[in-house]
Amino acid sequence: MNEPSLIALEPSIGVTLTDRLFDALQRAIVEGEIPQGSKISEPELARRHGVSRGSLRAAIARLEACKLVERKPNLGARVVELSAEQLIELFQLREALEGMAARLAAQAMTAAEIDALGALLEQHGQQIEQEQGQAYFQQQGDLDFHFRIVQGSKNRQLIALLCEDLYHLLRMYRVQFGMRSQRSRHAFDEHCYLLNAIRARDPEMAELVMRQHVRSSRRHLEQALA
Amino acid sequence: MNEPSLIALEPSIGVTLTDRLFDALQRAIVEGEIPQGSKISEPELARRHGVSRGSLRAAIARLEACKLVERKPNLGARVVELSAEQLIELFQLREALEGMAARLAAQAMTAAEIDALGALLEQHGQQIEQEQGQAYFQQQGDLDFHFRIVQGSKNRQLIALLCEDLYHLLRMYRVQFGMRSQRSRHAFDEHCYLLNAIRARDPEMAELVMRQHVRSSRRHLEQALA
DNA sequence: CGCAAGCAAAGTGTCAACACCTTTTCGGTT
DNA sequence: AACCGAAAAGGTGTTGACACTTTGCTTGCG
Repeated sequence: MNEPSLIALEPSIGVTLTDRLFDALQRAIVEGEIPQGSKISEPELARRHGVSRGSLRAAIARLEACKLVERKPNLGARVVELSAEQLIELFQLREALEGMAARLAAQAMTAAEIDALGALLEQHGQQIEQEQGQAYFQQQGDLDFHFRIVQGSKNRQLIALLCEDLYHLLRMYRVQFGMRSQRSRHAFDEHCYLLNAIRARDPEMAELVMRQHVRSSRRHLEQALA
Repeated sequence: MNEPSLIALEPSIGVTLTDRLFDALQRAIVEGEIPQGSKISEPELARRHGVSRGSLRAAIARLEACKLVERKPNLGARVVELSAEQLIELFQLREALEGMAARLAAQAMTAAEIDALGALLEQHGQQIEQEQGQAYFQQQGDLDFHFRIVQGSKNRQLIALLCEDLYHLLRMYRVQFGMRSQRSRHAFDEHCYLLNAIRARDPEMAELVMRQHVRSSRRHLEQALA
């Protein structure tokens, strides 16, 4: 996205069949098209997607790595069950990880990245002002914002963890639990505080704000689920 | 381990061929038997282990999930490269995650678990006193200790993350970088501080001590690698 | 002599078939 | 009629073979 597209990119960005299968299944699971806890029949899925079982199994293995499905030997794979308890645990984890991301981002983000983040936030502000595109865009916007903070940390271990593994699991929870968050205005303000902390290059403040932000989401959830 | 063994355990704990392959390869990579950055030839490995390529590919997929190998489409899989930079990043991550684990463990560990942890530490103390079994046992002991803290957090997301994914990667770094830590005495003292904080049920103190502990390891590393 | 195009070898991605395990159903027994 | 055991059906684990991509080498041309 940032790099000029002329500079030698990875040789042969071959998109394999397993890749497409993985994307399709991931989307289907996140959207709830394949319901929670349901068993995944390899022959049936393979037939419905018109592929062999081998490719499908490879895709399922990746889903297992994202914790979207659980497989038991000789019993097959089931879509993960979403207990409210585990959702809370996931948010606890986010608090620690994204707090760390914010702290590092305050040190490592480039001026250009910070400006781009500011532009994104301004756009979000307008959308909220107009009270339109509420549900989907605001949620997607929230994810985008957090996504950029994580990228800004420049810690590859952390980026891989949050953006490749836990990201989809979080999206699944969001979609399936409804989460028509009435606190988007609140969240937007907190995002602005965080941007200010990053602009000021204040790591401690950035971590504090981010942790508080995630904790607010969690508390809001705990009430909604209780 | 804790549950009475009569209560219905999982039906059929079948150990599949892929499981054994995964374990063998994981060990080989962690021990450095298969060197860093080396390409993994599927036909050769399949032949050497006397299995089909299909099973091998499944095992490699799991290794990829642990971040022990990286695979690129049509180019094959390579054992991950261990840069000093990424090692530092991994320790930054550990600081956040294990700090969180310690905080939660101070709240959630049972009295029995805390006692067992104390017994383990006492044993470590004797080993250090006798200055015997230095290298291997002390490293293994350190991992065991951290392992139990993580388990004690009772946060399943965190446990899965640290004990199933990042654990082996950390072991790999330890083994391959030598890490004949001369600070075992230091580490032991810090473990004792942490145990005390947990005994006192003081979450904040526990997190502080753990973060400091991991940070010390990191600083020690940064000096050794500079 | 150097370089590009093309060819051969090796390797990965994909597929269909076989073997073993699990579950269900059917028949026999108490 | 209910329960136990065995056979059949469905599903997963594993295998070997085929198709396409990449790589290294050879060959022909500048």
